[in-house]
Amino acid sequence: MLDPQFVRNQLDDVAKKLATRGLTLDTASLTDLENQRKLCQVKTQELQSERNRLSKEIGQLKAKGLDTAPTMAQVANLGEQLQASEAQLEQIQTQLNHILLTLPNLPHDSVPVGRSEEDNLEIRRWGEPKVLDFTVKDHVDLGAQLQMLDFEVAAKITGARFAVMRGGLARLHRALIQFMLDLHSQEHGYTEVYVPYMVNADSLQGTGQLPKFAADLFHIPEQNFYLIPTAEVPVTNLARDEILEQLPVKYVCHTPCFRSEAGAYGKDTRGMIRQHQFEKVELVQFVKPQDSYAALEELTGHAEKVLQYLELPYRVVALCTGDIGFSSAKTYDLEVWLPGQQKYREISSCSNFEAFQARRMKARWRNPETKKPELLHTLNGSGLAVGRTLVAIMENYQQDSGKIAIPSVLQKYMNGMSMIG
RNA sequence: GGAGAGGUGUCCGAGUGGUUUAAGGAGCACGCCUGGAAAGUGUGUGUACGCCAAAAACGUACCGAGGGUUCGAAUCCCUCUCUCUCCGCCA
Repeated sequence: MLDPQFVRNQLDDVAKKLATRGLTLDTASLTDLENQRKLCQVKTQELQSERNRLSKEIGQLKAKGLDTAPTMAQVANLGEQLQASEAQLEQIQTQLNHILLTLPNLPHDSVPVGRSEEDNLEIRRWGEPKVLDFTVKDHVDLGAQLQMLDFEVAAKITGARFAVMRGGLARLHRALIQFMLDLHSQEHGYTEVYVPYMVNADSLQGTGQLPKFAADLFHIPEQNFYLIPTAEVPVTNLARDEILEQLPVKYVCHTPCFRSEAGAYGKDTRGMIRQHQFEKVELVQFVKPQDSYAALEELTGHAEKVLQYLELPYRVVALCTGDIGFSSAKTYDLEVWLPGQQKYREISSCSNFEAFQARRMKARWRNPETKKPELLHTLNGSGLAVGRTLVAIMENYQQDSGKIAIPSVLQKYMNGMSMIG
């Protein structure tokens, strides 16, 4: 959520910045609503103050054994007015609040201005796509040939956009999770956490998925729980309604992720790129506001390190104003080279949310200089999306025979095996 | 799932309708005392929002959450939630 005071006082600036995201803010009606709010709030508080004063008087009169009837009559008059005024104020505030909750974050000044992913800015590349001297297969054909990756049986058990893995491939998938968790916790200073895979609506509002993006989530109505679309939700909400004394705090967490992919019909229907259920290792940081942009570079580097150890070619892209996510002020995507598609595809997204999520969550830290609780900054990034990493390994490490070589850093997690198939 | 007990500020803890403006204690901050410290002692000590150019002052709200009763609710009623104890079930 944007700072309501900032929106109020710098409305034109806010509108201008939101416009770069392709969003038109109706400043006139917002100003109008804000003026109504101000009038109504002042009036309500005056009436409340008057009621409190008279009620106290009644108490004092009673204590002295005096007649309270005239004062009671006076306050009775107030009652109706006050009730109406309170109701009106609540209605206005609900409207204002809903608008604020559905406004996206303001992009940082360093974010390239643009309309769509076409305008994203490539920052750097690492590694060279390998030239293979045989006909390259994609992961679907490779998996089918190995009899280790099966979409048909998953469709039977559940439906479209699910996968079943067997044998060496299932194990490689698990090895990737182990490797990533070990790397980030042992070399990058993250604390490993285990969290619930179902969350309540407050948590989703805290990180920004609700109220606007309910359609993207799997919902369990009986308990009003939601399956998490990313570990970002439970892990970031660890700081909700808390005052942290020590910053930074860095967490790494492996979870499955569940996404309805509403609106993605017909997109990436082949293979494991876009599934309803996938595994991800997520990095989350809580930092002091002044440190958050340095932390974004650092966190992105941590995610890159995974690809470097796995020797997978990739590039880093700065998302433009039109392509960054709702809650983000700045995002870098890591895109890995997929020989089967002859394309770089997103495998990680690293974002600085500044105080946007913290304000929604009331996540604060105690600033030793002011000794006051202040909003902290939150960041997260995939480190990495496990399913897509598996796809990248299959396609980049494939042999002419259809077997898959195992990257050397993963072999110790695979009982020393060097090849699948 | 059944029965019961609870949730009060940074922490402990009192408070069953009206000077509660949330007692008291601990902690913390700043004084005093001291050669210095401890002890002792005094003062202060939450959050959010509004008003304001801003600050101060002032006002409003906040005792797990949401409703209700009342002129007035931490206190009474209802619903929900979380924690603990016992029983049942269970990986």
